[in-house]
Amino acid sequence: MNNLPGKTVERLSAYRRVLLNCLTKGRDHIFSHDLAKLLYITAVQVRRDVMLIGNTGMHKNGYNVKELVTRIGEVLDSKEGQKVAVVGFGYLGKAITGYFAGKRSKLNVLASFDINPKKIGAKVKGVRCFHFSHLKTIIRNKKITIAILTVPPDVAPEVTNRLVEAGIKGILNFTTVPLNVPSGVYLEEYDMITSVEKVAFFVKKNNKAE
Amino acid sequence: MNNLPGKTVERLSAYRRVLLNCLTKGRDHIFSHDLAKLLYITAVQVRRDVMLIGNTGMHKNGYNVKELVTRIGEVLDSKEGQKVAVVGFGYLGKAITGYFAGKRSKLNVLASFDINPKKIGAKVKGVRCFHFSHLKTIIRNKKITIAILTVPPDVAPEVTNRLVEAGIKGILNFTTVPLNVPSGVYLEEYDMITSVEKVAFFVKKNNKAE
DNA sequence: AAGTGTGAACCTCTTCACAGCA
DNA sequence: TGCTGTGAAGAGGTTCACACTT
Repeated sequence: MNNLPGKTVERLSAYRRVLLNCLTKGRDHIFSHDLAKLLYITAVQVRRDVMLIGNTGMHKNGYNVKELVTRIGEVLDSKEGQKVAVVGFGYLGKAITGYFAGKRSKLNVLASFDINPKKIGAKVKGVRCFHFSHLKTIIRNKKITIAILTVPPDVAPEVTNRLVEAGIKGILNFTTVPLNVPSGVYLEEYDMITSVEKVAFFVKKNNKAE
Repeated sequence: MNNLPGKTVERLSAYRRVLLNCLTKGRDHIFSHDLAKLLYITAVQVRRDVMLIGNTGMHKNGYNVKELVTRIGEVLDSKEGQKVAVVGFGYLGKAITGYFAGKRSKLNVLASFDINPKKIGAKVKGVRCFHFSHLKTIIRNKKITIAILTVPPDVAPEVTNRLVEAGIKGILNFTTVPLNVPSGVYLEEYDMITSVEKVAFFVKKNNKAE
């Protein structure tokens, strides 16, 4: 139950949110094709993913929603939860902080960091901004394992090194700079400019095919 | 030169930025393995991508940087450029607007939209925020083809329909809600919560393997 | 009859291994 | 010799087709 494909992990995260939404609506069972429809994917895909986490559906009613949510939680979450820091408190850092606050989940944003004196002490949804100089101490003291990087590109590599030194185990890089981390640290990169250029490319392509 | 793999398109976008950076440093040729190093990928990957766009390197000097940048531009960009709207002018919308402003590129953010009266008329880097009620007219008049969606989840599907009606040809969805669009409209989805949960999963996994 | 579970085929993307060129 | 270009193998991910269950 541990060696899941990355794409399955991504979908499990999405399934869970959709399923939680179903629960609040009082729905207690769901067919693979109905879950698929909510995500605009195929029913086989759903069944394959569910199979990989060892869950099993009932043949007349589909999957028990509560059971499936629990199982996804067992797979995705750590028992004790994990702590997250947002590094760089510009618009993007604030946006992400806002996304996570308030959701009772196993992931908690505990701190954000910036270098701009005007931002120190500021809060978004209860998450406070600290100065970079406290990065290492706070990350160690609060046992933060995950960092979300939204700093300006020129300082990204150096900040990354500091995060690794501080003991961070996973980095989500929103910077437009490719990063390199030692093995043992998980790195996930997302580049918005690339995404928009990708959309532009396929729009152009569709347009030509008209 | 048109039917490129999605992943290659993504990397081309990244290559271009790295190469432009090389140019400003006065570097006029680059080996595949040097470009690879800058992106933390393999040289074969670079050569394969370059091959797919029909460029060819010199055997003693590697690739001509200027030539390669031009070729990537021919592949990725439309001649006339494309116009972009940011829909939803919260922190995320502002962050993205800021990312694009100032870069002289073939992609121009021309407008942003929100429903909050306090935001109407506000600007980020010269991009003005308009009320949703003007969505269709402005998109049509300005010939905007790409929308970046950063609205709250509950209104995302409805806003999407309106964008499609207005003639948008590509949507980049930052909402946490899966969307569905008619064929002919290109949809790219990015879910931050999923990304963070994915990082958390692999951190947990690495930790267990210790 | 209408679902789930899954081997096998298929497609996409990456890497290997090496021919060919300056 | 040290690079590029590329067929072929491999890895990762999705879909087909169908056996199985109630």
